[in-house]
Amino acid sequence: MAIDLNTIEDEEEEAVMQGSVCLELWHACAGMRISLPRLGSLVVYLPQGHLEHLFVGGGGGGGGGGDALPVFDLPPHVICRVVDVQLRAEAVTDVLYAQITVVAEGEWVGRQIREDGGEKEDEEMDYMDSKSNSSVPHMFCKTLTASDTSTHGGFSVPRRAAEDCFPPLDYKQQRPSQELVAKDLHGVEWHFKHIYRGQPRRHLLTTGWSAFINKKKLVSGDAVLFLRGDDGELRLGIRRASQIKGNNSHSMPPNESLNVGVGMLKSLANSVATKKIFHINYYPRVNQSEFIVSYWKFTKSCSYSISAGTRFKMCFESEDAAERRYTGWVTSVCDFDPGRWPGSKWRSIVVRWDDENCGNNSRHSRVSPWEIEPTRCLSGPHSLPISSSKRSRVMIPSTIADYPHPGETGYQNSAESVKSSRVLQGQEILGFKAPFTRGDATLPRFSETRSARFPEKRCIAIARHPPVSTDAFYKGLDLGESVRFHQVLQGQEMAPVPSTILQLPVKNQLENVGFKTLKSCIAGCSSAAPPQGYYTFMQPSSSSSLAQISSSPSVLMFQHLLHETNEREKSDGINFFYPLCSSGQQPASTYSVKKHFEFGTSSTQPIETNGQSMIRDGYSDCRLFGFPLTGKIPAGNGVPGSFCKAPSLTVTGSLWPQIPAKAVAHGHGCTRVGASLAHLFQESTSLIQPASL
Amino acid sequence: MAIDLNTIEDEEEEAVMQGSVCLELWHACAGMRISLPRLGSLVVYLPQGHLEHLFVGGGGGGGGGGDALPVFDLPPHVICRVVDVQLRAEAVTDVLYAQITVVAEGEWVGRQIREDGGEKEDEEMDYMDSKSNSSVPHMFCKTLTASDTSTHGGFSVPRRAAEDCFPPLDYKQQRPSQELVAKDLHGVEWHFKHIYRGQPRRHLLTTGWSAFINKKKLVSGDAVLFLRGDDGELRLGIRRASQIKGNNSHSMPPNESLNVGVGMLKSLANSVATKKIFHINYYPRVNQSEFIVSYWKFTKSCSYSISAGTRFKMCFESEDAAERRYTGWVTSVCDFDPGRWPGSKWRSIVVRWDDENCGNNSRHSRVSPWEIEPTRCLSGPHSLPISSSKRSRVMIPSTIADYPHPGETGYQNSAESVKSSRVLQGQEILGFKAPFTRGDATLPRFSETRSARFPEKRCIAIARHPPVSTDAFYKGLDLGESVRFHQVLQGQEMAPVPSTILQLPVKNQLENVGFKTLKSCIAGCSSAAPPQGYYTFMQPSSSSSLAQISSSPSVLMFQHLLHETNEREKSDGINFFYPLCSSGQQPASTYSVKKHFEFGTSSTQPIETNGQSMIRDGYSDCRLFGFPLTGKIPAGNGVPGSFCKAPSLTVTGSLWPQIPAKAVAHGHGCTRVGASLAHLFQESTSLIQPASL
DNA sequence: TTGTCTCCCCCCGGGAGACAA
DNA sequence: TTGTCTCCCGGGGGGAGACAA
Repeated sequence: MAIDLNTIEDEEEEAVMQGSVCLELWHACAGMRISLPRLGSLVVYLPQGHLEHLFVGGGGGGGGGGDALPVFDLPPHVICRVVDVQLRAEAVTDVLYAQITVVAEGEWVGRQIREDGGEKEDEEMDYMDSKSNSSVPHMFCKTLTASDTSTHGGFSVPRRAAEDCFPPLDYKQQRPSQELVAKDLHGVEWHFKHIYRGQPRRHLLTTGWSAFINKKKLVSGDAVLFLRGDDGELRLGIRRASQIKGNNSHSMPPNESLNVGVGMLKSLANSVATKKIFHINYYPRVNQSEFIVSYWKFTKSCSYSISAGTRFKMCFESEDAAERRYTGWVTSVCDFDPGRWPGSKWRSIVVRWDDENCGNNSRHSRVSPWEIEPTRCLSGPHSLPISSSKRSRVMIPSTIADYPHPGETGYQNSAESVKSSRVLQGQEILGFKAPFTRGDATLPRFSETRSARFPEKRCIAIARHPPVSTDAFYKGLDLGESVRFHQVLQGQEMAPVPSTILQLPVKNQLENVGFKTLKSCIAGCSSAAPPQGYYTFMQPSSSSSLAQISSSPSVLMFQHLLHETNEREKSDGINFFYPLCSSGQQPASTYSVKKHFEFGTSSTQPIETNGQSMIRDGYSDCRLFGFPLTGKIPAGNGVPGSFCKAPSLTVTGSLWPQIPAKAVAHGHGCTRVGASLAHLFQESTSLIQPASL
Repeated sequence: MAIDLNTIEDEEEEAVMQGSVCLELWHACAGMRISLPRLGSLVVYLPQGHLEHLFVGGGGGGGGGGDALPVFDLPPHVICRVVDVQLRAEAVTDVLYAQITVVAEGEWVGRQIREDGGEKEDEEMDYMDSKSNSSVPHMFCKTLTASDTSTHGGFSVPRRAAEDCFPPLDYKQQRPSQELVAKDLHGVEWHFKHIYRGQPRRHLLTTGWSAFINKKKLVSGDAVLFLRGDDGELRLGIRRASQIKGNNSHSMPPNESLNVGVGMLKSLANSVATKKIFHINYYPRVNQSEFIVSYWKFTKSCSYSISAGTRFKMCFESEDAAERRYTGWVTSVCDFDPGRWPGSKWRSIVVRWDDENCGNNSRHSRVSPWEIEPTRCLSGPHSLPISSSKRSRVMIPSTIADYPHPGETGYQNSAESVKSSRVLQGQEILGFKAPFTRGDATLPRFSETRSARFPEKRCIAIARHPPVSTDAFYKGLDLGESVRFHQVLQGQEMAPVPSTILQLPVKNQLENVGFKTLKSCIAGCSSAAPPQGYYTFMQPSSSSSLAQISSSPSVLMFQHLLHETNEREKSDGINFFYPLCSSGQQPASTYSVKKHFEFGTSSTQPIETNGQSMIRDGYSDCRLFGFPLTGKIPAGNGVPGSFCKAPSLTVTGSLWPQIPAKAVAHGHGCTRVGASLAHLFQESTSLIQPASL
């Protein structure tokens, strides 16, 4: 398996300084790798694989933008600009994907495409103004229980979720009920009877729920997400556990490789010649270990860290699904194919294995930097046993302690004037076995029908609207600057594996917030720690690790997409989505990724947290921007502006009904991310007490 | 829509003489067109479309087999050899497709690939010997009624079908029943309770049937096929009406274009360089009017018939699904793109339309020969109204009379020593409204839930096992030669539209036996008449044209594939499948395609028919090799070797239980093709009387 | 607060003959 | 001969509170 490597050097560095980001197409034997660009420009690299030989007579890098090149006679890389990224959902499976609209760079054509003609800065302002009054969406996500998917009875709605997202019921009635209508990602309406009954009373969806479960083929472990939009309309999304588990029956769309294959290249060539936009459909395969998503900065740092003599380890998945790890050292980093592709910046890493036997059919002397993990820098945590999925809760504080607490890094005390119109962040830490968790013998039967896999650790970041100027974007990443980073949706699920923390230049923080798949997570190759300001959520295990995966990437995609579903036509902005890759090649002891958010435009209230323990007595705990959301509220419970504090975060009120000011992360699969933010900082009518658990 | 045309000239003619057949890749705007090769060599043409620009710096034809060409730097055409064609079924949908194994030509690698090392002629003999004792399969196909797919009750098995295909019941019991186990194309076993009950008694499948219907998502109008294999095992196939109707939810496999796209080209290039085989998955889209399948001879005759000044007509499908026909004349036939593709043999047909309005967006001045129909040669039948689906039965004899009856052509009296190991042929003539047909008002309700479309006329031929040397293949098509054409499965469904009969050189007969889609059939552009030896089957209409489509292509594919399902491992031969395109470009008054069959190896009994009327008194009639299969048997009913005769056909007995010698074509959707052949020529125990209808 | 269980009871659908085409 | 209808009846599942985590 000869895999190549593109070391990105000065030219791309310059491009980045201009706001360009690269899109890599990586056709390796094991699968395709692609990194998604952020909004702005991108560079398309065409490495070995299906696409390599499309460069017939290729060679010189860089130039040749607008002249009448023979189609497909592309230079080794083409600077492109991403002018739109739309989140979409497949009709049959509801599988989410991003449609990326790209135009080959030559001159900045963003204005033509966007057609509104306004001055860029003004547009952003317009967007902000028009959106600043819109509220934080009210939403919740719940992992379906065995009862939820049972044929007997309906869906048990978490109380806070129902009160937040559903129209209020007339509780004076004996059995208050109403009909809910929720649209899914395709605009299909689903009707549910929402009833408040039972002893004790609880919110249930009965009539219609079974049909929904059956039509969507949902099973326990899957998740549903309800979102009340700005217009009061209810929207509905699903996420299948199979998408996460690596069962590709749902997650492997048929046309993926086609879209990123020759079709894209042809379009790219056409775009080079005609300056027309073209589309790339990107399916984030969160579950496939061979699929790695990253930013170019990661590639860069990766290649920087690998040179001749570097020792590394590499994990393989064998047929019996067991993981094997082999070690070796890099003998050289050389041109991939100077004869055939003289202009390429892709490099091959030639290695020698310590174990001669590992050099058999499955492994050769050339590897990908994505596959190997330099071991010089790796220390203790990596030698921990993999089978640490069931940990005592004492592990948790220590894990959490690895996260940078607000104030511990040098970046929190900057005076960012944050003006985020929306901040939605979620993080789950999974796999902890809480004391009250029942044993395996009492597992819900539906959970048992699915094979539990090792919990994944995933990170994802979603940003959208409006098109951010790249300068502003990078400025926003710098400290002490006014941020115009309008919307960030972030979620994280974390398995209790030792973390390899990133240490990267401040300027590149965002790019390094990463996503990595189960394989590398379990192997301890890397870890993505929650950046400051993340909404952290822990979920006690009910012993099946699978059942606890409830929110994070897809949830956030849902949220974003649900919100967008009916607004696509009127929206003139640009959506932006990318799963990120957390680097395992740059282990370090501190986590330095940092985010700035705008959250509305009116009043600003700094919020701080002292980073106190998030787990007490085995119950789940929630954090928003480092602030514990469940358990005792430190101060001013329910009193606006005083009950919590997090550094450098400004939040304004929403136009939505005021609901108690406590973000909720229910311990059994129900997550409310983002939507709770507005409540958190609102005056509370105190329907909700601090958790007595 | 500029479409190009490849005129195939001397070089290809030579190739054909050597046994080469071309595979065309035709990327037009409307869709992809591909002609499947017969076993032997093929030529890959790479016309305009997605693949066009892969020929960067292309040019010279022919050469360059083994040298280190840059991959994808292929010449305009590459001679390849088809070394295997396997029929397969998709796991989810049961959609049938053919996996074609191809190797770039250089030297004949068939032996290497087949690995058995035996001498070719010997292999054929071995195959014949091993298969000659195998019997004709017992099978039936039934279009599901509303009752069959109802939730109340099971599947009503036609009596003859049950007796033919299912193990006999103990009729002495009150309610004779047994459990049937049938394997589908994937080897999955389906269990059914087969019971003989009711007043009057009838065969039913009850328990298990509903599960089958639900799992396969079958609806009324779909068809099921049961086949009792040589080993007594029951096999089971389905064909969805949606596949025929053009509803591509089932019939459009996701990876089709991918397989015929760049992936194939890459494999092809690789094959050129390495002599390795590669696969093409071909999905015969019998339903899509834009998808045309043909042999190169068709292309050739087509291009031969089109020159500047040629008048033609062209049918369009408009948005309202109505067909519009426009006429025009060819102004020139020119090179497609001599600048960019100097070596190409593809040509463009430039036309001028009679109706200026028809030159709007949908039609341009360049057309495909596939789309147009020269009108100079077209006479009477084409001017008949299209809406002739409901004809009185008096039309039928006249239509049949157009077919060459045995003895009417000069080819039947040759002394072929036919040694076919299997002959399975089916033909349906649809759309006749028999006198007893009930009116629309009494249509089954489930039939009404599907929109009836105009009946299709389709022709299909399936040949398999063993690999026939191309020389022998063509010899077999010549008269007076000993035939080694071992197995032919053929079926035809014919709409009662006037036939345009082919007149082609004898040598090219088989290539011209064709398949054409609904569009061209209805338009009267072409017709495939049954060659001598076809099993002809007519089905009285029950007024809904859709409901009558029951067998033909898919049935025969089923039959073939069902038979193969469990024998794939032990089979060392080569399967061969192709839907054929009947030419409309070469109208003529006689039909000269002829087939020779072997049918067992032991005793030979010439069978003849006088081609008498196949329709009497409005009842359906069946023909096998021109011999009427239903109604009164002309002579020696049930007496072996004497009751019928057809020239040049040799049939041996089967090892299967002797069942009455009357092939049955039930009037309401149940068809027995091929399987009845054995019975037809067997001594009968006369459980079954000639139809009294 | 909510997951699971059990109970009730309706209705869907499997399975049968009746009847007619 | 077989497609459809109707009838019977049992099981599955929707919908409810009980109960406990």
